[in-house]
Amino acid sequence: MTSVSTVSDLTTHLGFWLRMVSNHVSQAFAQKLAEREVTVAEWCVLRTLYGRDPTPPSRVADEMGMTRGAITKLADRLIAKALLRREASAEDGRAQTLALTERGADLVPELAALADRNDEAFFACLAEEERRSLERLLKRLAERGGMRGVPVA
Amino acid sequence: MTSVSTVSDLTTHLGFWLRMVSNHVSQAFAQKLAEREVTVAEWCVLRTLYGRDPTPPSRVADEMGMTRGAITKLADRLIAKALLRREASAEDGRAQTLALTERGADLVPELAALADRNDEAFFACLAEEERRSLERLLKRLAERGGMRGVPVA
DNA sequence: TCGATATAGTTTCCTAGTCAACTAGAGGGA
DNA sequence: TCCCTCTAGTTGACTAGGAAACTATATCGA
Repeated sequence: MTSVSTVSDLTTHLGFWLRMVSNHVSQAFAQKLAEREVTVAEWCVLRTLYGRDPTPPSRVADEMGMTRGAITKLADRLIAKALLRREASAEDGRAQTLALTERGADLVPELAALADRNDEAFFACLAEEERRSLERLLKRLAERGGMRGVPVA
Repeated sequence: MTSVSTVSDLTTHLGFWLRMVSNHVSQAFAQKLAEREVTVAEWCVLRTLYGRDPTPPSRVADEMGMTRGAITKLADRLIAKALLRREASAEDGRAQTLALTERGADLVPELAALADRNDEAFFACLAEEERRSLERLLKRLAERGGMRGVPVA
């Protein structure tokens, strides 16, 4: 089939390898989080709110790059797990705020340690200089591509 | 809040930047595909079957790292779009095979060109040598991490 | 001050996956 | 030959998120 030659192989794309590695790193982390009954998105919310004053959900949505609807549901789940508190704003009758409960705040350092270990495990096969190089390249790509926010989705 | 200091910032993780860049590259590609009414997963199926003999769905599932159930539904959609054909195996009464229709085969080179352009656009800000370096590092991570298959999910 | 418009959050409907149950055919012993 | 078991694929229940409709409140201008 001669027409095949006009289609480049998937593996020639840097984006292919990027997604391959990124997905594996994230999935491994998701599995570790799952042992604590937490999803990656939930972890991002907890991490976002950690050490902060009560914060409107819309703000969390912006920072996480998710919709408000998604944050509503995420918050519902985290509240059901007693990791989060939702309170009506005193000034604005429309507004709500989200804040960690004590249990939520206690959990964050534990999960952060999981994140540290996960990252360490995957990138251990790179030398210190290679890691710096990879970080530099990725940051440049993020900057030039106008990427911002916590990448969850 | 002193306890904050025990939690490392998300951005210190290479995995964070990896996901950030990977998600943006994939999402930009997804938008381009959407103009042709094709999802990323559908593109992966089409690309997987391009230039191949009729292939059992279980094989496609393995290669794409998705479940059989997902492939059944993906195939249903692609058949509805007349891009794919499903036929019962002659030898094995349980088995099916998937193959591109002519229209499906015609579409693949076009979508592949989109993929080429998407990759080029994102990584244009890196010098040739930097791209090779990034590719080398990602491939090593993929190899050491025992990663295989087309990363869709 | 009251109506028009804008904003915060929630809810509903839709899509796209996984997992597990299920159906149907294949294959292998007693 | 007749089960028993294994395998291929499909289906249904469920999860998670996006888009847009919806509710309630705020704000602005005549």
